[in-house]
Amino acid sequence: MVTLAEVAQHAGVSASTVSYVLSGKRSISATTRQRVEQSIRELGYHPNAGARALASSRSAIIALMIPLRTDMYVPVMMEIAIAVATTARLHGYDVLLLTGEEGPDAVRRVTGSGLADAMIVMDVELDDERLPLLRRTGRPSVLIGLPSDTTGLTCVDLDWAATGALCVEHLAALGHRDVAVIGEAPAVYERHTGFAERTLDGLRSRAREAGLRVLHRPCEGGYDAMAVTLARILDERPGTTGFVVQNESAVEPLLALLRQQGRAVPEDVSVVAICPDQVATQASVRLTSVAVPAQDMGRYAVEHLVAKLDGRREDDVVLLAPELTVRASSGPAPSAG
Amino acid sequence: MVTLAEVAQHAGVSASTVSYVLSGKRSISATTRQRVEQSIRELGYHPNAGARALASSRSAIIALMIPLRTDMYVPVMMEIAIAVATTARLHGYDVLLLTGEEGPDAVRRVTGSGLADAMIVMDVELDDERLPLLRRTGRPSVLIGLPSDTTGLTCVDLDWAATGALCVEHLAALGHRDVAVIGEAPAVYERHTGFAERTLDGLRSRAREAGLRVLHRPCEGGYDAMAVTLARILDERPGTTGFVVQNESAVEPLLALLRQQGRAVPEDVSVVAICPDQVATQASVRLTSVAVPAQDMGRYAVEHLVAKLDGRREDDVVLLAPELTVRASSGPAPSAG
DNA sequence: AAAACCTGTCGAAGCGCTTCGACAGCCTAT
DNA sequence: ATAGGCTGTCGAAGCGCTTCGACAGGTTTT
Repeated sequence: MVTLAEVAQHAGVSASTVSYVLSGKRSISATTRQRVEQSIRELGYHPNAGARALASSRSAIIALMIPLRTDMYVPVMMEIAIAVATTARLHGYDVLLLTGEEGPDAVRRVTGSGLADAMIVMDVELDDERLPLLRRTGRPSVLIGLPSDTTGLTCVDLDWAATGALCVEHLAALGHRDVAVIGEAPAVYERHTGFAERTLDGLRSRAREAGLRVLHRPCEGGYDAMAVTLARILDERPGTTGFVVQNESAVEPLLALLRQQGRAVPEDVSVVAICPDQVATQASVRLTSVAVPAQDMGRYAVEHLVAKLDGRREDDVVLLAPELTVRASSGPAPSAG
Repeated sequence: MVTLAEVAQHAGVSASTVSYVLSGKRSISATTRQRVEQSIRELGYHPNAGARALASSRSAIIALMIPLRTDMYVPVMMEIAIAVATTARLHGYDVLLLTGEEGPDAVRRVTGSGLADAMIVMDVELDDERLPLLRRTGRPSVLIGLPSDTTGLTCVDLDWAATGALCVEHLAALGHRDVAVIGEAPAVYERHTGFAERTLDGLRSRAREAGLRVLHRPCEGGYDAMAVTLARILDERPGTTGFVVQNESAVEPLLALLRQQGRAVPEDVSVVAICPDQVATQASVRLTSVAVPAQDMGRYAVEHLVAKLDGRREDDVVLLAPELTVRASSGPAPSAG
């Protein structure tokens, strides 16, 4: 391995000069800079990460905690992870992948050891056990998700309550009176994942205002689970004409089942999905949907973190406004003409 | 931050003794060990990662390069990534997430800087430009995927050729004579991704032996793309009764289209999918499928890497044997009774 | 013309850890 | 009893980098 000292010798300057060329923290004459850069190239020099971290006490690494579970929408997670990795590189950071499995210990380990300069946490529960640690770790962090108490924290998330409200509004405007919500898997609610509960709240309170009836049913993904869930819903509320689907893996099964029962979309029933645009446009019916802005969230999280590391920014909570795109799966309620 | 020296002082021993307690590289008396461990706990000590890496020239980090593109099966990628992260932690390693975007530069950067001790590379092309670098980097690496020339490399992959063959065999045994293959997106073939081409080869050569006719069509995911593809296939080979689907996001659309055309599965046509079991069991018809053993591959990659870092293992190429599970989507060809 | 200030470079200290050789004390073999 | 071996501990060197203070030489200010 080539070291700084070797580069310095090769270029006929001192080690500190090479360091300053690399970091740009002191002015260097153009000729010296060029000579050093030339040597770096010729020798194929790469600064040693460990030495850097030790000397500067910054590792240029951002830790990303992703959920281990696969009961939630995987492509969204992946999209966030990739956006985080890409954006981080743009700012000179690498990304360390942590699974939620280790829980609070991972936070302690990573911040305690100086392995990472900062941390992005996904799959946040309303009263997450990692929060107290994050508050006092001294290292910047961003949550993708919104816990109950956000004091001393930075959060980004889609405004799920507004998302739920938006879905209801759309259906209400089309004249639907009875709406069913196909939710995430029961486990997601049991562990009080923020987004699932907030969506429901937003949905219900707007429904109350608009005078709609809402029936919420959690649903595991897949055809069979959806079949059971749908049967129960139609049994309890035969007049249901509007569906809001939050669990992506229930979308296609639902469409198949409705078709099979001779209920036409959007003539007889309307379906609004909460999912990435890619899913909405690739489904067997082009879905009216509210998009989950996974990329935006990942990018924002990194940019906030980098700004905070540079002292350019403070804690805050950002909720992205949802946007509903009307496609072919929603239309006027049958009785409404 | 608490340092080794502070722990040593607190425990009344020298710094090196604390280090040896931590690493276990020299024998330490039980009483001393306990005293040191006590101090570590009381002070909440975490070894500094940078200092460790510098002194030992090992970072305890494994780099994982995942594809940036989303034209390939995302859940499989995610499953591998999670298996890698989980297994790595079991062995005391952390995982650095790299996107394929940076290409060979990422390999140079990460190995040159000593950021990672070893590397796992996914989405390998037959003649991947990262291979020469990996061969001479001096750091262990494992490819998940199989390039054309494996000399000096370690690879794990599903035996895709055998997978293709297995699908054909199954359909042949059921009496099907005309088989269509719904492949991955065209881009996947254009960049000569190993698995896609090998599957096709295996499929075709077994088909030749068994006297089947095979029609291969790449297919972007989604309903519309599938509709176009299916129409073309049935136009060209109206007698097609067997389908092999490699692109997971074409599975459900295909089933929907067949249903819509009044072709019953498995009475009129049989469908064999190459996909994770979860997808196969959650589809609207329980799919006969060959599973992609994502977890096994991730786990194996890490274990091989760790063994190689410990000098316990050499380069080799491991192909996992495919297993076909018969479910409800395949049956005797119609003409065969 | 002296004082004050830049600019560009260097030397040295030190970041927190691992690891090597040394050695004190004790045990075993002769 | 003495040489040789273990065991458990210590001190010091050094990993490759960043960063601080110093300073030489040139430029500007008064």
